[in-house]
Amino acid sequence: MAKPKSNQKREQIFQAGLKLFAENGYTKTTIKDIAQEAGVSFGTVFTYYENKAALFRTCVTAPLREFKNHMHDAREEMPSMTLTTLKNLVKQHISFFMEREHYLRVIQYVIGQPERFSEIEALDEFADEFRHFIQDIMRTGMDKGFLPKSDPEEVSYGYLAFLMGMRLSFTDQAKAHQTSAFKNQALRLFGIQEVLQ
Amino acid sequence: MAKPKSNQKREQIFQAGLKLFAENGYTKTTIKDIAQEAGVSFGTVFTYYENKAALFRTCVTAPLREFKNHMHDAREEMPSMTLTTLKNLVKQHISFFMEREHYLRVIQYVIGQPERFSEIEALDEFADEFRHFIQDIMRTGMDKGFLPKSDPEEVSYGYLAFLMGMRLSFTDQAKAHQTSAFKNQALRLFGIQEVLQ
Amino acid sequence: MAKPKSNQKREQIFQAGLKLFAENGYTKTTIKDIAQEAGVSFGTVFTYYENKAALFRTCVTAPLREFKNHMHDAREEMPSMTLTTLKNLVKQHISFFMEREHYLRVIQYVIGQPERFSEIEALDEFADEFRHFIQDIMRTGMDKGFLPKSDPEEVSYGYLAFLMGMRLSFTDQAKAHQTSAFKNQALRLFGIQEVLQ
Amino acid sequence: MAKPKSNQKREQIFQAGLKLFAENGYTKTTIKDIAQEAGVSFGTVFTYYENKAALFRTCVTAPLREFKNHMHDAREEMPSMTLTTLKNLVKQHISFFMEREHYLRVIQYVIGQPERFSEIEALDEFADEFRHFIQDIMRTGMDKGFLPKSDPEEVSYGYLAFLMGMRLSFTDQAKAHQTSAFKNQALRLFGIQEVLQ
DNA sequence: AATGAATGAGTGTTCATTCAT
DNA sequence: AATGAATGAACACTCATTCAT
Repeated sequence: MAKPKSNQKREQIFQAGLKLFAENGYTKTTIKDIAQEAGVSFGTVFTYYENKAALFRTCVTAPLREFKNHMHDAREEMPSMTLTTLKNLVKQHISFFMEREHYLRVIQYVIGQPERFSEIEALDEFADEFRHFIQDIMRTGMDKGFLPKSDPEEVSYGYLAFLMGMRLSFTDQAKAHQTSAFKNQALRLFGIQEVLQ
Repeated sequence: MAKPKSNQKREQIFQAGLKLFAENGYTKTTIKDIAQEAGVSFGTVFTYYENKAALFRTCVTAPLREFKNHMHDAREEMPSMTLTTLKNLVKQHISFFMEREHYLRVIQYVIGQPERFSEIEALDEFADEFRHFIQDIMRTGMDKGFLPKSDPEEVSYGYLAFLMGMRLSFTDQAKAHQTSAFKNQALRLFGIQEVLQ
Repeated sequence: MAKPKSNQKREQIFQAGLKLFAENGYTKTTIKDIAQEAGVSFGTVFTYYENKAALFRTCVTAPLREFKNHMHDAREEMPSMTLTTLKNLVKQHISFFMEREHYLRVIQYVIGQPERFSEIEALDEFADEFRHFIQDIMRTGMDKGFLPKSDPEEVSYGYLAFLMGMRLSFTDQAKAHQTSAFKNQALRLFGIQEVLQ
Repeated sequence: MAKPKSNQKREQIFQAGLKLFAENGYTKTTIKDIAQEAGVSFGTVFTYYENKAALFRTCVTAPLREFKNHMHDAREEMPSMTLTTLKNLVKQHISFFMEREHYLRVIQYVIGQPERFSEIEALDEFADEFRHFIQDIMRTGMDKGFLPKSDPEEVSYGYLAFLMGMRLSFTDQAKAHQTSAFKNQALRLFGIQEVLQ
């Protein structure tokens, strides 16, 4: 089954799935719920996605592309990286992880049940790529002298852990915009101490 | 719930529930699975827990007590805290979060679906208590001079985020014992730079 | 409930429910049994009725409408009532109560367990309406002189009791067609003595 | 299993069963409920009654003995029967049927589901005996001249129908004591017209 | 392409019964 | 005699999937 059909409905269903899988997990989310949220009829979901598992797979893997593009772009500009560039990068990461709430939840849902979902493989591969990306940044920063000596692997693990954990360290929406607080902490992981006034 | 019954079976069922809820989530885990894992018959699960939700609630909230005890003990010894004590504390935290894999997964599962599970309240309260605990440590350390000036609230959020995220930053068991790498990163969040040889 | 769906299946399920609830009571009757009796699949029952209780409610209350129509029609012709008309009416009532065996059983089942089934309210209301109907007939008959003086309320209670009890006063089908015997007795409740040859 | 055991507990369980079977039917009534109502422990019910069905059978059949004794006694005094004696008898019957609410409900429950409960046989036999009893009274009364000519079989059917139906002709407890109204109606079935003042 | 009625496997839960204490 | 923990068959109900329209 090719996918000429309406790309708009396809997207509506995707967004509905992302939201509901994030909020209720895989099993609790029903096709009926997704159809309703997407504003399409029950059977239409099956017109665009072969089955529930296929829709879930799409929700988990499709958004990765965007972040991969980000890494690709950032790599190209790495030779001219400065401390300021790094700070901006960290800020971008934090914003990305804080804003894509639905997507991040789905990711963590899958990582939390690795034996259950085969999608874990795509996420593993992505995490690996991201850590290597960070390690390259670390080496660049240490070479250029704007980062203190650290073990790049340690930092890459710690930084990813931190990004993944941010959204789990509080639950009330009120705190959701404290990006700057997290930014200072993230920079410390790179060995950068902000000066307190 | 001071039922006479067999506390051993109660515990078996609890452990089975903890494991399976962690691995498969709430809905995917069936009572039949839990009974099998616990080595009891189907109906026996209902002899010890009113229903599936009650067993889940127990799995989420009961283990909190142990960590609350830890915080209580650590508070009593806070007046005599040194940098070494703090390092040990951090090491304990990392070990705790890395070793209680099943429990941590369940926690993150609930935090990831806060609208769905009312157990989130107990976790919110606990997170609050933990952050205050860290903030008090920060103040003590800054007073005594073995911690650099930082915003205690920022650090407490960052540190909890880091602990919560550790287990989500990799998925292969092989990496699960890199406690020391994480320890260095955690100390950086407190403003402590280890000297690299 | 103006669902499009197939009204034929809806009716099949209704009839199956009426029969089985009558024969086995509410709890003993299973949805599986009803589906089988109706010649539909298990899940289809739930396509037409929200749940077992809703189907039961329909079985108890829907048939009342027909008898209410009967009373409405009879009221319109009450001004021209004669002894012969009354005799015909009584005969109709007896036939109705003797022929709708399934329905009458369900009614009596509910009346026998009034605390258990909320449907009792609709039946209460109906019984009230029926007794008032009989009382109006009594008054008409006494005014016109073809009924002897009696307490209309007493008669209405006695007559309803008699109608309800007919089907309970024997159990073998053989006796089920003795309509005429019951008719004579019913007329006596109105104060009419048939002359024995 | 003989039944030396405690007759008091046996009776408590019997009464509890009678009440709950009457109120909720057979399937809805649980052994646990009965034990609770009887004030004994769960397992004790099985000490006195082999199983649920055996207890139910006892509830249905045991009380018949009392009414059979009544008929036996009344038969002995039949030769000296007068209109006044008959009126008293009718009054007794009405009182009996109105007062033994739990028992009557259970009876009607069984009669309503004759294919389901084998106890129906004992009830059939009893109804037969009762109708013959009434027929003998009719003949005595007609012989002695205090009853008008009627078909004894018709009257016996009608009278039993009336007695069985009384409790089904209203549902509110308020009306439960209108014994006298029913008495007048019952006498009409025997062909006796009370004179209205 | 879009729909939703039909299906039945699979779920949580109840409860009569057994039996060791 | 009295108890209640253990068991698993049986139930109401949900929901992914199919398919005729």
